[in-house]
Amino acid sequence: MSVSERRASYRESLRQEILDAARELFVVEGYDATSVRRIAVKAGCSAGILYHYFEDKAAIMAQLVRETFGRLNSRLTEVREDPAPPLDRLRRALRTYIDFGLDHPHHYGVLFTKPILPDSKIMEVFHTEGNQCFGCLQTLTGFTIASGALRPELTDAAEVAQALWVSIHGLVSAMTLAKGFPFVERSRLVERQVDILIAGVRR
Amino acid sequence: MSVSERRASYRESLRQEILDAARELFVVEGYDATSVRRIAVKAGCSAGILYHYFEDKAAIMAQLVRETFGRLNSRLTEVREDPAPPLDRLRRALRTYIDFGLDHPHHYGVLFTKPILPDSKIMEVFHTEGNQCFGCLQTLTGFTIASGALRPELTDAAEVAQALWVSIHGLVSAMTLAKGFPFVERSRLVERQVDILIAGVRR
DNA sequence: TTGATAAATTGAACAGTGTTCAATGTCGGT
DNA sequence: ACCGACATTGAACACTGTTCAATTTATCAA
Repeated sequence: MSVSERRASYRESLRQEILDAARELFVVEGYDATSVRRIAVKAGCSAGILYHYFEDKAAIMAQLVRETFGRLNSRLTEVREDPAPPLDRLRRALRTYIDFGLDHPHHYGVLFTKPILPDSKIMEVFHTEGNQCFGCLQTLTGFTIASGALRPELTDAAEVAQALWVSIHGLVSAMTLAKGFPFVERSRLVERQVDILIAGVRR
Repeated sequence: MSVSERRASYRESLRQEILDAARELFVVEGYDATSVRRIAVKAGCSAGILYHYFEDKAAIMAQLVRETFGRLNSRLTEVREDPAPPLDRLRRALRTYIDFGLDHPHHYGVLFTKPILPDSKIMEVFHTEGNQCFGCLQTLTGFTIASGALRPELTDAAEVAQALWVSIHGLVSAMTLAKGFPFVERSRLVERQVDILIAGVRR
């Protein structure tokens, strides 16, 4: 291992420790409740050095969100390319999206539970990974329409995909934001919503 | 007007100015991005005096949430008590909820601009006013189930009402927060979602 | 090994946050 | 005119994200 490689590898390792520390704190305490000083303590360094590896606190979160949404995108892409009836794939895509959002509430939350400022780093992630994810749903909806499995009046894939997406987004948003609300058991609510949505679009 | 009345009225007017300033700032900038000092500047007073009218910053938010739930609740109650077939009332209640949220993004947005933690003041409001609001939807769902208009496997009013509520909440949340997203025309999306949801539950 | 050079890291500082509180201002009632 | 109760202020406290000169550490050439 050359000198510059070792130096680069060391830099990467501290960068990764910062990301790991931040991820754990963000998930447990939430973004706003996590200070950069506590991230630094957990990562074993001073607070100032974070700004040598990341532009600011939001950039740390943006990187975590980017990684996480990349994983969601690959899962949705898998479902989209699966050899199965389009309607079944659409149903599985809805479940996949919901489960992912509920399993990563803080990563999901920064994208949708705050007012998204036009020039923010989060907005940039939204336009890349986020739009890819929605694109999977819309493409899948188009497949299902083409297969003739939906009601004949449902002709606009964008319109139907958006109605489905805002619905499942609402489930993730509500369950992660209103933690004290007496929701019925998670898996039951997820199954029921997907059931209603699919029944609402199918022929 | 007596002296104590005038004094009380003045106190009320400043209290109201604080609430108005806070609501606008909370919705435009978000809860965390709004400082009590800027609320004070907008309300025309010093920051310290906010703590004479409210216990803390969260109490201001809680009061705004309380008012918002009250206004929405009275509209939903009207629909619930209407003499019309339950399924029609349920459909109208969904539209009423969505329209309220989209027509009053400031009032609705304040409900969900901050994670609602189980033991917070805002959660307490959720358990009182908020449950009344959701209770309208759930009661209406119960009426519709009793009328035999829904699919026979839909027997749990709470479960169905929650699936419907998170869906319409998602529409309001997405359209008000993700302003950069290329949504189809509002009325078309609203009608399409309500159409899918009703078609998904009806017999 | 030594010195020079560049990178990594620190700790103090700055402006901002929510919040508290003694001091001050502002009234009506006596 | 004075008192007492209320309204209001502005300074302070401990915290936040962020910056940056100073310092340590690591690398390579001589």
